[in-house]
Amino acid sequence: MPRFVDVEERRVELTDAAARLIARAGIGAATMREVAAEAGLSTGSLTHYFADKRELLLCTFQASLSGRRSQRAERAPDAASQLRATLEGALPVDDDRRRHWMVTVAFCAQAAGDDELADAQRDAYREFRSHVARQVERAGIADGDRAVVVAERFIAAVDGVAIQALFDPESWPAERQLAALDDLLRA
Amino acid sequence: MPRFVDVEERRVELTDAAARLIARAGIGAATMREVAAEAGLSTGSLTHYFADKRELLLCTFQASLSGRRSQRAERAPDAASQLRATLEGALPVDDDRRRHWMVTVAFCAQAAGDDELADAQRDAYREFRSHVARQVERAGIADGDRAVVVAERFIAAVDGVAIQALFDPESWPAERQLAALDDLLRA
Amino acid sequence: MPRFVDVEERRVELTDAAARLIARAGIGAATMREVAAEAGLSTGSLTHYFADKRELLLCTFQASLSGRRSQRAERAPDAASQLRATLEGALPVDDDRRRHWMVTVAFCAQAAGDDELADAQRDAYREFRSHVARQVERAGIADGDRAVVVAERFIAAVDGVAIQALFDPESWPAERQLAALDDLLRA
Amino acid sequence: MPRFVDVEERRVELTDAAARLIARAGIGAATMREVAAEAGLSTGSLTHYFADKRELLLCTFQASLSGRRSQRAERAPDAASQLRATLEGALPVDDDRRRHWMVTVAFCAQAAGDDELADAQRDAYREFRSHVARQVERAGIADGDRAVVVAERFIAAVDGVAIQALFDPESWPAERQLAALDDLLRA
DNA sequence: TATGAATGAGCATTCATTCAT
DNA sequence: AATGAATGAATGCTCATTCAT
Repeated sequence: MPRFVDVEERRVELTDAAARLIARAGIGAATMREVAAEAGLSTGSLTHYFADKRELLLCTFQASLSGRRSQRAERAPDAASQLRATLEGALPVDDDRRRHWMVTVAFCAQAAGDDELADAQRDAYREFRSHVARQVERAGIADGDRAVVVAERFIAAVDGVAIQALFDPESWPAERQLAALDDLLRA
Repeated sequence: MPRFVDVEERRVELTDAAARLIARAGIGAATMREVAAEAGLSTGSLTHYFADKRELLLCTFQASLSGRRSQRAERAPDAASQLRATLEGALPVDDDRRRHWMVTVAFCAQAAGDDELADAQRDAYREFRSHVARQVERAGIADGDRAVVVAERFIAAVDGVAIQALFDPESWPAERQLAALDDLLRA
Repeated sequence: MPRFVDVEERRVELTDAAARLIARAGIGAATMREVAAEAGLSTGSLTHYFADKRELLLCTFQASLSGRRSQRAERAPDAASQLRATLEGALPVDDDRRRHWMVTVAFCAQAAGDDELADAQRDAYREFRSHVARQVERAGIADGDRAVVVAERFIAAVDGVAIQALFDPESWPAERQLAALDDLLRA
Repeated sequence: MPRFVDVEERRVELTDAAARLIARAGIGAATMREVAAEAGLSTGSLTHYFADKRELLLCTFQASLSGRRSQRAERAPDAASQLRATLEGALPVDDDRRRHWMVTVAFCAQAAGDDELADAQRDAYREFRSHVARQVERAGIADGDRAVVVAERFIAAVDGVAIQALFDPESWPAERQLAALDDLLRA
């Protein structure tokens, strides 16, 4: 009877540790040793849960996405509010979303020259786009292909603000980001 | 018998080589050895021109920015066209601009946890924002602080499209990117 | 409620697994994990049967020797035939003997710089030599010390052929090896 | 003007270091670090001269072969003496030949499950066989295909003695090995 | 200025081994 | 007896950097 370990939980602990490290000190600092130490485990244990560093990075990105996704699930009173909440989820207005963005940037940098990672990145974007498009439809803003185009425009605007906010937080306190989002939705 | 070498020209050759490598195979492939080889030089030579790898990366980013900046200089008949040309310069519609974006993404990933790089990134953004704001004013779209806000919105929209185009080029051929830009300016 | 397990049988299963692995993929592939997996057990189980890897290797070698020895036991009509059968046992003419040779070679490589293993190797040779010498005497070929010298010569010739056959099986099909053995015994 | 280094000489120094280590402490002790230390260099330097460990091992084996080969070149008064000298070269009668044999055994163990190494091993054997066959012809012992068969028998006998001598040096002092060789040639 | 040999710290990864269950 | 999670040392290898020429 082996020691009881919740494998999935452990994997989450580890990808969390990796995400924290990436957000705090950059992808260069996210070595296997450092991630293991951050999670309070040994190097060797890491490889019980992830075959290699690439897999760890990919899972860290996908875990970060799942986090973002589960946040969307919060109920909002109406379709318009749900759309707003979804887009707000893409703005680095708190440490959690900020962390997600740092992971995404690190992942994008790694995805250059690595087709599998690039595909993961692209698919995540497309999934998010469908999700936003559906909410655009429900909010009665646009339908069918038009909804997708509107979703793209919304996401582009939000992502653009996010990137500026990420590297110039002084110019972009949370309230300014949210104001920009409201402006966007009003137009 | 000192051989004549144009130091500045050599630095450009080297940062170009680094940019090509980053765009082609990711920042992980941009080792000192590989950059030197790509430029047709020896490893040791690199250190005559750049104190260390961080400096090379910083200079590569700044050289990439300069390239983008010099492209803006192209005359355009009127202020509105100049604005359009400037924003178009931020879209990955050809290999050159695509390369610039890959360098920027790589740089952002490295800037996490490195204050000096983060500052460089932020300053570059601010400089670009002032530039666009000036053109917004000249085009008679808005004035003063309003012009800066409009510039931010334009840049955000364009950057957002750029990021999507970077990792999903199938969905974003050059003409679609330019159409999105035209939509943006029309509104 | 102690589960019934035939310890000796399990050890044989494990050394068999190790031998198969060594023959198939080299000693480098014969890690504890791989041996356990090949035997259909877990890593931890291995240590119930062998204190450490060295012991596993030593036992694998000795089990391989026992196998060779038990084959000698096959009855042969007369002393000369018995001698022939014994020497034939040292030729890699089938998968089984081939496997034994691979294990022996791996063991020899490991025995360099490990006195205990080297002693085991030497003792195995001496034991084989006495055995052959006894059959040389019984076959009336030579007596006493002369029988030992003849045995040595026979073994040397057979081992030399075996090594060539091991790495150049095209040049040494089974029948050629047996023909060489017959030539040897005729002389 | 780079520092002057004789690359070939350095490679020989390194393969010599590897051979010494393998003979002294077994292939397990011949790690990159240990080989570099034995040669008085750093780990990193080793990879200037050998792409990886496999290449180092292959070159060590081939350098060991070349050593054996160059020893054959010693002139001997007549064809029979030359043959004897060649076969004597395959007996571990001194530290040098002993070292060559240890390298060969280590290499054989590694060649299991590595086709390229196995081919190198086979080719080395075939080359040696042709060489001996030529001397058998010159010594007037046999001709054509018969010479090859005789060569094989000679090599097998010598190799067999060598293996016994390697792991039971007490039973096989140099003079006994040479006596066995003389017996072989007399017959 | 240019070279490339040399360095050694640091990396991801593998492995034998231990141990709680 | 059996498991497999956990360990951490060790391995092969890469890399930025230094330096003699």
